Amino acid sequence: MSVVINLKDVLNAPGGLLRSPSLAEDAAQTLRKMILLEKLPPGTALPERDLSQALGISRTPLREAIRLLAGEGLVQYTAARRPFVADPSLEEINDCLRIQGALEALAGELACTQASTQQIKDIAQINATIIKTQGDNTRLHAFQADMRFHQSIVKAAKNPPLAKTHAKYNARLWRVRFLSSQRADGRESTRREHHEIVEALMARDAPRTSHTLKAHLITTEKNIVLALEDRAAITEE
Amino acid sequence: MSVVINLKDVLNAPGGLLRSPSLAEDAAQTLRKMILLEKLPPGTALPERDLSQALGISRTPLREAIRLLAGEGLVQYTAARRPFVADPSLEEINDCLRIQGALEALAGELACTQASTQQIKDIAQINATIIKTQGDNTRLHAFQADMRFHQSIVKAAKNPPLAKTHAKYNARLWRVRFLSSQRADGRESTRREHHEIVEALMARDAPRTSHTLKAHLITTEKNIVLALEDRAAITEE
DNA sequence: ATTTTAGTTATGGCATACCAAAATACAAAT
DNA sequence: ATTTGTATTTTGGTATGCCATAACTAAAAT
Repeated sequence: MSVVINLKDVLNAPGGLLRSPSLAEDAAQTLRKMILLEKLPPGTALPERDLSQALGISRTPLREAIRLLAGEGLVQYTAARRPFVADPSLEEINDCLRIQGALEALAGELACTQASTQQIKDIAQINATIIKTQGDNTRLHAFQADMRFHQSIVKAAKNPPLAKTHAKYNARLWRVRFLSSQRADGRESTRREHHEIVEALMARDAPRTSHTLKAHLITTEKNIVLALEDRAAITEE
Repeated sequence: MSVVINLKDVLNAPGGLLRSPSLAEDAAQTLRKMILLEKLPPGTALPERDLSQALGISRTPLREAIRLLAGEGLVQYTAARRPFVADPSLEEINDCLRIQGALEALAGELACTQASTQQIKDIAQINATIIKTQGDNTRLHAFQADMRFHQSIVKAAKNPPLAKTHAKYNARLWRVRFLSSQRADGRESTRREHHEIVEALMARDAPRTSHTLKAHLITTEKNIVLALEDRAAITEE
């Protein structure tokens, strides 16, 4: 008896090319964007009926979408189980950044032994692109490149559960990280730290990679604090 | 205007004392146990209709329970979205243990600055109980005490998202950790490492606490490998 | 003016029915 | 005997309706 791999299984796999996502997954993605772009600001109630009607689906898949977002920490529930858009305190954001730092440090460490030469080249390449693009007026692209940079490191660690947990915290922190990326101040230190990370990776120096990544997340934390203070100042004007 | 805290909100809070869990949460807990005790062995299909009927509930909450377990990694889906009990490879287990190690190392580090004196005392107390109980024939209790030991450290870090993610990986690793705890061999090193962890915590020495916790998880990894080899040997007889 | 309370509405939890797609069983063909 | 084709069954995805309870409103009592 031979082990037969079904073609459909490959194409329909979670990341497969064809495969229509379920309505729940679609809705989750839609809501995720709306939350992150603050179309649904923190604290907004998310009643199932209204939302499902707004999205043109029934309550069942909408409920599921909400649960997905709750799993990511983007949605929370009141004591009476009413879902609302999470409104993380600065403290909670820092808590998450600490975790993300530890996860990326581990990823960097693992990548030093697990990554292929090609993967490290790719990481360096992504960073080079970031530097080249830094003058563009489309900050969104620069931000997305930054996300790809970190993701590619995690991917190179070849630890799928790690990649998944990291992705969850990314989703949770997307909004504040985007905010902080708008600040020009932090850009220079980001550039320098990215360079250090790539250097450490190419040297396959696990402790150094781990350390630089952790340090980088702390810098991110500082930038986020500054960005939120700016924002608070603007809001209360 | 005063900030009024509703009594019901307190009692019904996620960890509140009264509060009847939903059928979905109940079912998730039931299934979790069944999976971990291998009443539902790895690879078992989990058809919604059969399961919901077996548990005396309808498909809706059962579906939700399955999703919860999938979020923990205890359940996976085929390409055709059929859920089944996850059957983690040794590699995947190691991946998860690495993550758990990084999470606990971070927790220990944070606990050194965040934990109250009382909390550290409690941790030492739990460890003392483990040592006292080690002769008992009820291995399950010893195991649960070990879980409490690690959980109390994470709790002392005062980082709720960290506690949550840690708890998820605990659930995912429960089965193999229980298996490995049955092995008498590892018990001596466990005892010694626990002692070192407590010492480091009481000294509030963050690097040392972090290091000993990481080392402890590596020991756990070794024990699990041995336990799985034993088990494989028994199975093929 | 404030608090109580009775009635009404809104909301989430759950059960159920239907559908399309996948899996399965089985007959026919090679 | 193996493969192909077809009918049947099984299964997850979705829509919908009902119910208990929480939230809300407004009238009544203090």
